[in-house]
Amino acid sequence: MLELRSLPSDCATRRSDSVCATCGARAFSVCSSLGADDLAGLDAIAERVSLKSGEALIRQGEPAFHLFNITSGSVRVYKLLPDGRRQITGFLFAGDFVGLATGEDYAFSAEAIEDATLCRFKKADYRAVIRERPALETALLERATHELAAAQNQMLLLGRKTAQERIASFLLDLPERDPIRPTEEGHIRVPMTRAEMADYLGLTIETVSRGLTKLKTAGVIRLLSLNEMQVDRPDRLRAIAEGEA
Amino acid sequence: MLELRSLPSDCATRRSDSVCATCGARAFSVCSSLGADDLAGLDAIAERVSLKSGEALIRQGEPAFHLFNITSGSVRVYKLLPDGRRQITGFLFAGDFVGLATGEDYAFSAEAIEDATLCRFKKADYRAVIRERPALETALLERATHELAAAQNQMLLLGRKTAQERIASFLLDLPERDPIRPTEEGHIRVPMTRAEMADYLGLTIETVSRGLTKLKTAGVIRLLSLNEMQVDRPDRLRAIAEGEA
DNA sequence: CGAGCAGTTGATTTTTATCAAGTAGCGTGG
DNA sequence: CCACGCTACTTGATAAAAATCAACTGCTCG
Repeated sequence: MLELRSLPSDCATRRSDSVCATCGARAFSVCSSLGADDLAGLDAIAERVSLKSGEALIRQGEPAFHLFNITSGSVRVYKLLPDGRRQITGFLFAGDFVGLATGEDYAFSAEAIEDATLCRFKKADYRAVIRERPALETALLERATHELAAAQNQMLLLGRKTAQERIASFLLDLPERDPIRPTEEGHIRVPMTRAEMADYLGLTIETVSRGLTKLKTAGVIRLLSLNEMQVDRPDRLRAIAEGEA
Repeated sequence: MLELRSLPSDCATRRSDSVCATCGARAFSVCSSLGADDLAGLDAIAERVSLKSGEALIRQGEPAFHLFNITSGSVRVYKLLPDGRRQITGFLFAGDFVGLATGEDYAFSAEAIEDATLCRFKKADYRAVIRERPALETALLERATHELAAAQNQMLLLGRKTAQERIASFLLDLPERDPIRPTEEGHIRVPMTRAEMADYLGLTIETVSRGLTKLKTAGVIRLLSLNEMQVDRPDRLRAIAEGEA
């Protein structure tokens, strides 16, 4: 199943369900005039892939033959320095694309952080589909600019926010991105480890842990389990994220 | 003049000169099958704008009516936190586009850091041109993914590199981005202030200054003037940037 | 010639990383 | 079913890096 998750609110959400030719599940089209026919074009060339937690779909430095669409699970995208320092540049969820970047070789790695399923396309095939369905490219450009905006937010976070502000920002953004929404208001699913949070926020594990404890002590959040949190004071969390406290 | 600067080496560089209908200067098409006709389509709807150093072309929070193409000079793109902390997310030069991001309002600000000229398009006009010339969209998507890759590099820099590594990385990247190339090998034009470098690298002015002094003392660079540097040991600079020293 | 700004340099403080012990939860095997 | 050991996480003490505060330099422009 090819899935195109609807983007956040800033575009008029016009959803229309479509069925994936490869795996039969539903896919969503978004505001960007992308219909079932367009998605079907991609589905026709898609190969289905299953990954266990920890398995890689893209390895930095290898030739960039494929383009992926995540259909379930979560993926971490990261870059490494020669000495092993890691920066996770993003977490991806069902509906997200990976591997669009131009260039001969992948400039990053991507791995499942929990069991995941994907649709895989050969870039050459994808380009052929694009030629016949320009609406797809419009949708991809929209997604790319959206990601670019998210990247700018992350640069602000990494360059200018304190540890506490980074952690608060993360807890606010995470549920917005993750399409698996727990039923209760303020309930957050955290599919990544503290180490992954740290490598995403430019901090150490210890600092992340201390920051969460501090939020807990302040009564802003509760740690239900390692992978589940409850935000009791979203207002306070927002204030902390923006440096107003 | 509409200008489309050729992208770095990872795509086959197929340049073909074209003339801008608005201002008569040359524009370059790039690898992405974008020809003079396609550019002319955009040029037909372009308005020409001149900015003095420090003037804004985009203000965070204002309605996003326009799309810009820089034809000369340099521009800083930045985001602010409520208390005034600033993160410069990129420096743009002749040939770069600004304002592509979707959304009702601009999520960032952009200002000239030296006198600049731009082509300005109404987004609605731009979308009309796109419909007739899908090749343009392909080029823009290529650019967007390219910028996304650059953004990921910057996240690695901000999240995981030391001050010294950030400064070295900056000095290596800057001349690659700036289309105004000094004739001498290793000569760098630095059109931004130390404060701007600091806000781009997630550091303070003082740390940037100390870092440059350290590189100078180590014989890696020479400070010819405040806005000009000479790299004497590019190998050492590269090693420092990657954390191998 | 002097004011003002950008940059450099130095002393000190703050933040976060690092080093070092724990603790909790979970799966495995007895 | 429980003990064991592993891993992930938390907490505490100390160190390191960069920020902050402060003084000074040199340049540019009235």
